[in-house]
Amino acid sequence: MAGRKRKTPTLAAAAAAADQHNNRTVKASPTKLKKEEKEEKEEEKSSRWENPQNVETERSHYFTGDDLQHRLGEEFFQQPCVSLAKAFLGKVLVRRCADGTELRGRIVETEAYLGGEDEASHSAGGKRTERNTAMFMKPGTIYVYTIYGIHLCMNVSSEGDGAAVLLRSLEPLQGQHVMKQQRAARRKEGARQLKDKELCNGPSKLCQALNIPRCFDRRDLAADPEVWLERDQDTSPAKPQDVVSAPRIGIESHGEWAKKPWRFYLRGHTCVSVVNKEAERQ
DNA sequence: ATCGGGATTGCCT
DNA sequence: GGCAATCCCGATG
Repeated sequence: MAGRKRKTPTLAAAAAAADQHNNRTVKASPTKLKKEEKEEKEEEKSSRWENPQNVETERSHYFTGDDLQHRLGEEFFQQPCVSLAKAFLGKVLVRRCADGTELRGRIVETEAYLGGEDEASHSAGGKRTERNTAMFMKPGTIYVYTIYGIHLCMNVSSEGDGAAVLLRSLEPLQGQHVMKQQRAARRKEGARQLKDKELCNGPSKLCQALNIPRCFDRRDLAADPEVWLERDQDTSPAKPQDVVSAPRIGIESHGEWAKKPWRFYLRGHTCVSVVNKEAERQ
């Protein structure tokens, strides 16, 4: 990998300013863009293509210092499935919405699904289908599939043929207001307000909250402009002793493979979907 | 063309 | 803690 662009220290301030701007944008206009505004944006876009100066201006606005410094590149995803599942803990998933709003959540729970022998995996027996193709693509490829005909789950392919990591829970860090809206849209009218910790505490909940659509399937998490992964800026990486390993959830019908301790979560974190006391004693 | 199962969620008791 | 919702996908004929 030839050197990635490094940001200069002065960009940190710009990044903070951009974040501020985004937060205000969220509060002022959380709803979708009106047709007029959309057209305006399109116009902006075309002039940008024709005018190189605008490209630079746009760059400093769109690609904030944060992105350049913290976005995790393809090297990060090049590790075995179980290892990647643990490495994801503490990292921050970022979703850049169409209106520029950025939603952030810290990953606190994952599951590893190996290819080949793992009977609980969609890629069991090395079987490739239209649905699971992303599991066989290069590490860092997003695999989104529909479950129970209703919900979506987001995975990221790892090293190893057909292997991928399921993202199960996030701690909401930024854009909670938007997350709340997007989650509430699918619930009964008049249902109580969700607490922050309930916004992303499940694999399909996080897809709803961050608006991860089915069409993100097969995209590259290391390069996509609308979704990426960052190092956490505020806290140190999870120490191994803070990680609980437990059997994966919802795969009881798969015998021995259901017992493999390939679910990983941050011990004591309130955003974990299901706590396994038995596993925590060990 | 049809059939059975599913890496979940939310409401209800 | 039980269970309905809801329908896509993959396997089979």
